[in-house]
Amino acid sequence: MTFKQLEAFYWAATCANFAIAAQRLHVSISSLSKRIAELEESLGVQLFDRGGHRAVLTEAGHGLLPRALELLDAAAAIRNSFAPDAGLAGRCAFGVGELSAMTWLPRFVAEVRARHPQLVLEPYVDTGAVLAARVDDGELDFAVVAGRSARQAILSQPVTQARFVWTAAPALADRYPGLPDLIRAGQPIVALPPSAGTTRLIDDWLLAHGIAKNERISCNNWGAIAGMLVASVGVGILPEGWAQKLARANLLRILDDTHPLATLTYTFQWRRGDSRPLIDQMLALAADVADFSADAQLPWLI
Amino acid sequence: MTFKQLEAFYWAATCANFAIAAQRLHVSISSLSKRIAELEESLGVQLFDRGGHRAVLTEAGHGLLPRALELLDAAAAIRNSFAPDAGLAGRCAFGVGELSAMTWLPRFVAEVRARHPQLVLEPYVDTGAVLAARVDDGELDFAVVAGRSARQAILSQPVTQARFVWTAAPALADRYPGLPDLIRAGQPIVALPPSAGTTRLIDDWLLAHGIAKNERISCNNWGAIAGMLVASVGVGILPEGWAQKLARANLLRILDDTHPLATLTYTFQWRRGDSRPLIDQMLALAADVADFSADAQLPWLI
DNA sequence: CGCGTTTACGCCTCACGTAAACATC
DNA sequence: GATGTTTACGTGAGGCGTAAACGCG
Repeated sequence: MTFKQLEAFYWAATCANFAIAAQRLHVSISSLSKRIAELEESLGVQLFDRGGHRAVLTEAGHGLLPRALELLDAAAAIRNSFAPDAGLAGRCAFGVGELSAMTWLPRFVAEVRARHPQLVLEPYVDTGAVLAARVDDGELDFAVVAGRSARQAILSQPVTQARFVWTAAPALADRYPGLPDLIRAGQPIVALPPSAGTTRLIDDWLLAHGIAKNERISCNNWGAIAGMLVASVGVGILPEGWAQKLARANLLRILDDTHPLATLTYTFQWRRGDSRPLIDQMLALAADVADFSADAQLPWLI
Repeated sequence: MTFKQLEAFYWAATCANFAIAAQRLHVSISSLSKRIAELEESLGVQLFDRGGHRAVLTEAGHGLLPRALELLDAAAAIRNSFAPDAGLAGRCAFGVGELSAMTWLPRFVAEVRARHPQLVLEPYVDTGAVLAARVDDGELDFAVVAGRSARQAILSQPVTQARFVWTAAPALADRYPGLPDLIRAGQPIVALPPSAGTTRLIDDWLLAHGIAKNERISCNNWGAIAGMLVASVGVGILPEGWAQKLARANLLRILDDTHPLATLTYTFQWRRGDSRPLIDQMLALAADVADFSADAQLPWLI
């Protein structure tokens, strides 16, 4: 029984499949498989049931899992105790939404690199639901996502909030007295795909204002959305700070703030049971740095 | 950081020197040294101070020791949990006094072999003080010795008691009215060396009876002592059961039991901090089997 | 047939022991 | 010089990745 074997077992047991676990450990699937087979031989117990299409934990495997984690944590604690300020090391794959990517992500990466030079960061940008799935799979160590996760296996901790406002191009905004009218008149809503956290925000708002059906134009890129709004393709929501800049440039109007959108809470989400110090550190840093407020926003835009 | 490295560190730190630790781990001194060097490199800390003649733990080494033990114990616990009745495995070197070797040791070895077929036993016979030193050094896993150890680093737990009686050849015994007279008359005491537990017993008895100086004949072999007693070389103590057999054969007389010797307690002694399951198991078995009583004694003698 | 896992195999690293060197008492 | 530890070095086992095979949907 070696640490490598326990590590292989732990990640294989908690990731969606061996391939993802192997990727995390920077080894081939073959090596991972062999490490686990060797651990099973060493313990004289079948840890995975290979009967089906995919390897699934046996009862013995479930029993070993928490103890393996304990051991790995203890080993990590020893390592850290002798290199307390050397910082974290290894690979850290994480996910953020595009809005985060355009605002606080660069600061976050700079901050992490400064404190943990040995840590290789792999930011991955996608919508919240996709990121949550990847965290669940074990492909990502964590993600900062709008809203809390519905998944049982994922823990979330709020780190910041974002305020959004309805906007439209001046030409459209001038044509209708109020925002609901604008939408009821058939103006499409330009927004992120349904898997994004902001979509939920829009849905809630529509529900609260009794607007049932509406045309939508989904795009997975905020820059494109802003561009479409400026081009009078439809109405949509933008982060407050960004919208204000565009309004000042007279490219967009901020609509009807008598019916404000709810504030959207962004949470740091990670896998339940992942007690690596990496998670604590990243959570703390993300809480420090994550910020959608006006002065933190998009300094290079416009 | 590997388990092998931690194991090497643990035993090197707790044994008298690297050679003994290497012997325990069945590796060469060279390998042990390299494992420790690699662990030091991996942790980025000097664990041993090689300044002097011998390698001595640094402060960091002292800090690591309990945590390494914790980790190794946890690993062993995992192994045992999946092989609960497979029994212990590996090497077990232990010490007993000669009297134990002649009485309950064969039964003990047979019992251990039956329950733990994978365990290689290495009994070592010597006097109590020598055994205690070897346990302290780490050469022996445990010893069953007369009396408690004075060493701080050794824990002891009583497992059995032995009763001794003064004996002498009939020719000598008939010549003097009482035992003290026999000794005061200049008859030498034939006994084990000062490092044996029975010597303490004799000293206490002499002190209690106000006999200060006396001639002694030391021999590290009970068989030879018994032979010398039979040959009228002097007086001496023998285990009660053995003495009774010899008395029945009219080879010796049991002397003057109005001044009985104190009962001698035998203890299972092991290194403080050695929390291996091996120790628990052996202690329990030794407590079961260790027995100096008459009917358990020396069936092949006389 | 696609997906997920294991097996086969050649490569190469790395851990081992022997023996010599080194350092301290 | 005796004791205790490290270094040098040749050897062998074992862990690695590539690629093919396997087995279930």
